[in-house]
Amino acid sequence: MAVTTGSAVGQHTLRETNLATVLQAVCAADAPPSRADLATQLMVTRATATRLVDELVDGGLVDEIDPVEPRRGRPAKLLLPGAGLCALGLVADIDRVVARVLTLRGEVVAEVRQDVDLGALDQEGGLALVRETAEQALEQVSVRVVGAALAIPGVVADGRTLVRAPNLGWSNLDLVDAIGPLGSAGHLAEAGNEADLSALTVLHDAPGRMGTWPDFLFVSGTVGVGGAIVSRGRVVVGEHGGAGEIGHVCVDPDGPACRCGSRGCLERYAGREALARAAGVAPSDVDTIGDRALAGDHRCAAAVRDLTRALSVALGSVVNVVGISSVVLGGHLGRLEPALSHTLGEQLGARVLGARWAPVQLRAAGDTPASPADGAAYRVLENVIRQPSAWL
Amino acid sequence: MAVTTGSAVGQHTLRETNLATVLQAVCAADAPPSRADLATQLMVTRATATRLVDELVDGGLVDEIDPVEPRRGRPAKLLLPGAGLCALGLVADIDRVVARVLTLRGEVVAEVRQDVDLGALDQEGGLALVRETAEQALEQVSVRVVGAALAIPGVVADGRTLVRAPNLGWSNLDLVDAIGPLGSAGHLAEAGNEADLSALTVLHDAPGRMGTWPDFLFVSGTVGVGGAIVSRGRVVVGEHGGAGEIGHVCVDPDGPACRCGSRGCLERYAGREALARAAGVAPSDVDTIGDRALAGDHRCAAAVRDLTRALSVALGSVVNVVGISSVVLGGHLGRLEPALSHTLGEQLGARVLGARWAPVQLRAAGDTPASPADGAAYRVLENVIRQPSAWL
DNA sequence: CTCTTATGTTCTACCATCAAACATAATTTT
DNA sequence: AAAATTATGTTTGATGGTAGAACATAAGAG
Repeated sequence: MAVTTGSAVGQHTLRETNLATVLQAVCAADAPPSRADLATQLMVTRATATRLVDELVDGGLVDEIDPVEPRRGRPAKLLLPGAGLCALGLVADIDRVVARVLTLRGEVVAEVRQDVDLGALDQEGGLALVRETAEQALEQVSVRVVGAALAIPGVVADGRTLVRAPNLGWSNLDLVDAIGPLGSAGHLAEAGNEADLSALTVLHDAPGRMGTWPDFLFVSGTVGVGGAIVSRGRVVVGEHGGAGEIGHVCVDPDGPACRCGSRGCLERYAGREALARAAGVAPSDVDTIGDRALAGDHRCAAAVRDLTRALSVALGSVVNVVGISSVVLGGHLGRLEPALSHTLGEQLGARVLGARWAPVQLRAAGDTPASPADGAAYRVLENVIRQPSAWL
Repeated sequence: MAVTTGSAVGQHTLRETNLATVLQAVCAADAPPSRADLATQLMVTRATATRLVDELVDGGLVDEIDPVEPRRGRPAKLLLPGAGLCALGLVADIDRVVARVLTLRGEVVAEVRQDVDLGALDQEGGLALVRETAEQALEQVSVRVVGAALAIPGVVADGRTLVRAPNLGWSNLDLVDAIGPLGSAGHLAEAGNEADLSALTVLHDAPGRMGTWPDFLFVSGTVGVGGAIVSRGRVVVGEHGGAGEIGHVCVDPDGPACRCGSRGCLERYAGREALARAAGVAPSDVDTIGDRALAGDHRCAAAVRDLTRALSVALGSVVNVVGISSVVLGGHLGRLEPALSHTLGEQLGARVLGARWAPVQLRAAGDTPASPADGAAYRVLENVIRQPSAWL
């Protein structure tokens, strides 16, 4: 299929673009800007800035507040992302269902968490639980809800079709239809991979405000090993939504068989079960392996060594291929980062082609069980920020 | 560094965008369109289409031709990409320097090729040879040259800084400054990695006209193994221009040492020298390994087996990570594709996570020694197509 | 030769931004 | 306390690009 050329644009597209630019600037700003600040930053006249801002304020996408510290000249009315506008983020993972409602400012206005073994429920029961959790969260909200998104530990294509979620036992499911309408949030605006959406919370400090690092690999240790590639501030999803499966990079072609059909996948070394077995601890105690190794537990020390080696082989290849030299560890891998960091950094330095010019940066993500839900909410709010005209 | 928000746009940006859209449509069209065709396709009035087209015709970016087959109604004047506008593409590889000049229609209007051992020359001598080759090609050209680009077997950052080119022995070099102005083409508009630019010739059928596959991995067997990732019609370059180094994906962590400092890189199995040694043939005869294996040469058959396995391990990981399931083989790997295809496809099917849902597609690129030069020219012409207003 | 048909052109209307003068609300100075 | 200063925000008309509709043009069809 040849790529169809987009349409030409008229003046209303111009206004839509500029509305988006203004809202982006308000969301991305470190300090609340005035109309005049926006005018200089965006290189338009104050007249135009006013016009655009007023439209956003009328629509509730931007709030006006009175200035705090006095300055010379007429006091500027400061602008903040609208607090009367929020989005619902959902996670359905093997051990929990979480619903969180975030405003355009990134403030949490509602949260419901259910700790359940979702793998034990059948598909219909699981979906019902997600719906129920979402409705409970929405009942706590009195402001305008612009939409909902769902994070799933599986491959999601086109932002709605769940191709497979091995741990949940779900597959071939149109999530938007399956979940159905959720009260004031309506149908799901999007469904996506858990790690991909979690990565959004690492990428952004708040909705529409990018953090310090626009490029990184996110590797999250959960039951398996999830991952995401973030390049130039965008999550790479690949052709069918399956990008970022760092858990199934081959560490050793003769290694142990993986449920994916291949052998020696990273997940067989860094997944929770595999890691616990190697270290001789219960799966729920994987976070303690680092401390135990330091305390002299030889089996844990060996497990950390093997884990480090497996990570360096897998991450080294990925860094070489995608040319991104920041790695963010999440989940139990993030919590083990202090124990891994030094040796892993050294080994990556040896395996990465450009390490001499661009050393590999290792960081731990401060992610929580609710991160994928926050990421899902971010995704919905991003839609608003990208096209505010649709919400006025 | 926080990502700075872009400027707002005025009406002249509107016109620039629409000029680009029209030129893109003309270049991408299967058959030369009329002004009316463009108007309907781009959803503007015929008045606007005319206005935009006229501007492009005046600037020489679009040519008008008389219709060939008679139809009912006033005959339409057909539009083609301007033939009076061309770009210079250059390659400096270990065994050759090639200069090619392509028009906006993709027609070759000049070519100069020098077969030399560029590795034997020092850096200054090599650069001089590139300049000389370029000037010779430009002398054959009588139409307007919009710029030049250079393909190099190495890592190029920011489109101009050569970080390292191990095979050439060049490093830490601002290529734009080092090459200097090239007659009517001026300074290099861009320098880039050879495989990345070669991939553009696979991606496009002609400048501005996308081929059938917007997503693929390009793996090219040369002295080493180059690669490129093409996602949604764009070559992924990564943080520092080093993306796509598929040659240094780890196939076996205990494999032979690689010059990159790691062990068991794909290049140690699929590079020309390594492959020739494994098969017991001269490096210049690697293309014959497939036939020899079929003819009963056991050493060649074993080499093909090992190569297939190494490729499946490396490509399997990459496909899992970047979520792209089309693989295009180039260089000697492309020429060996008939011998590899069947078994490699099978093994990839086992290693790739989503193979059941999106089977891996294997293809051979019809690339030639001049492909990187064509790709370089494409890159320059792409700039014109993306912002025609700069060339009017 | 006239009718039909589709292309390309001309004209006015609309609207978003620009430019510049104006109004406003504070601090600073007299 | 009143005037000057300063920066913000608003109003006004000008510019310019596209939309819409009528018009002109160049062929084939009858």
